[in-house]
Amino acid sequence: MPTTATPEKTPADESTAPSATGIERLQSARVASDIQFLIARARGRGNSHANLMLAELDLKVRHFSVLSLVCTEERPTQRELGEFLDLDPSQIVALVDSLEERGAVRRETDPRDRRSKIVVPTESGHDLHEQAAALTRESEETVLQTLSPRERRQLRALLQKVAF
Amino acid sequence: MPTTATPEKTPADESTAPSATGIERLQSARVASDIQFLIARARGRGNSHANLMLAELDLKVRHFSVLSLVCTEERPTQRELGEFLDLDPSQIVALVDSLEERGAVRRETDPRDRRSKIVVPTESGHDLHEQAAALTRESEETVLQTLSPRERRQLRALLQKVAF
DNA sequence: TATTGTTATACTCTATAACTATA
DNA sequence: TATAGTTATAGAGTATAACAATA
Repeated sequence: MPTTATPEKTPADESTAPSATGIERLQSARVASDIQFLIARARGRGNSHANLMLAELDLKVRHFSVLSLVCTEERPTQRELGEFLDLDPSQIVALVDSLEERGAVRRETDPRDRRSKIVVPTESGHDLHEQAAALTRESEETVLQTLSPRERRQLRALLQKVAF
Repeated sequence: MPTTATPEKTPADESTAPSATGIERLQSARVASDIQFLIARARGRGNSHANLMLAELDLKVRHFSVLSLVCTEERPTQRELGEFLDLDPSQIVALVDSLEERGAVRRETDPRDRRSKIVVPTESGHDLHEQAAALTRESEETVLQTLSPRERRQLRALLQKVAF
């Protein structure tokens, strides 16, 4: 998907050619300054880039998210994973299934409430998480390369206020 | 991490109760400070909220985006729409089809390149866009209510750097 | 030959409801 | 009765390839 590599384009005659890249011209649209739109576009680009990076580990971002939550000391239940990730229970089942099949996590019945399943990482799950975390860090670095470290901290702080 | 409106919570007995809402506990996960993750979560929430608002007009955000680009003076072709929205040509076809069926836009063959179709709004298309724009503004207001006006401007500026 | 739009198709993601086992 | 997880299924979103008309 060579969306990038826009080679220098001869400006041509402005009066006859309405061209430009097209991208620049359309910045005047109302939607182009719509924060929701910008968020959607940023997530699309970031998500596909991260998925591309994680493909090396046969993971997708959504699996990584689950793995990352599981690799804390918090011992989350499936319900809690779903709540945090804004995914419904059936989606969590599928994600945990695939992580369990490859031996990265296992389900433990919560002794305090035998309906709940706590998802815990295996040793290789921890390893996998470390590798994946390195890749997503790298991906974030690429996607946010137009931002200074200070701007990234700002962005993170602002998004945290919006996301939760 | 004092994220947002986290109401004072009685810490309870740490040794027996691992509970809390679940959301707060899991903030310690690596993924919770991952900008990509925060963007994804913000877009999920915002997108569904905006879709809910736009349902009143029988529109979705993706249709609104197209309509908004078309309602500029730039007379974009389908290809340009796809480029700007990061959607592939076949998706644009479907979106323009549905907008055309309801009489909001029509296709004009570009006289300079008869392969291209310029998508232009009808009068009722302009009306629809105005109504939809008001709703998305309202939606943005709701979703970003935890941010001050200054923070919103910051967020917009940062996202514009990332999104394009 | 290459590109724009179109159609067809398949695959992923998302949403919903019904079922089970516990509470 | 209500809740956590599971299963099944359908719908929306996304990606790809082949084709017609035009360049």
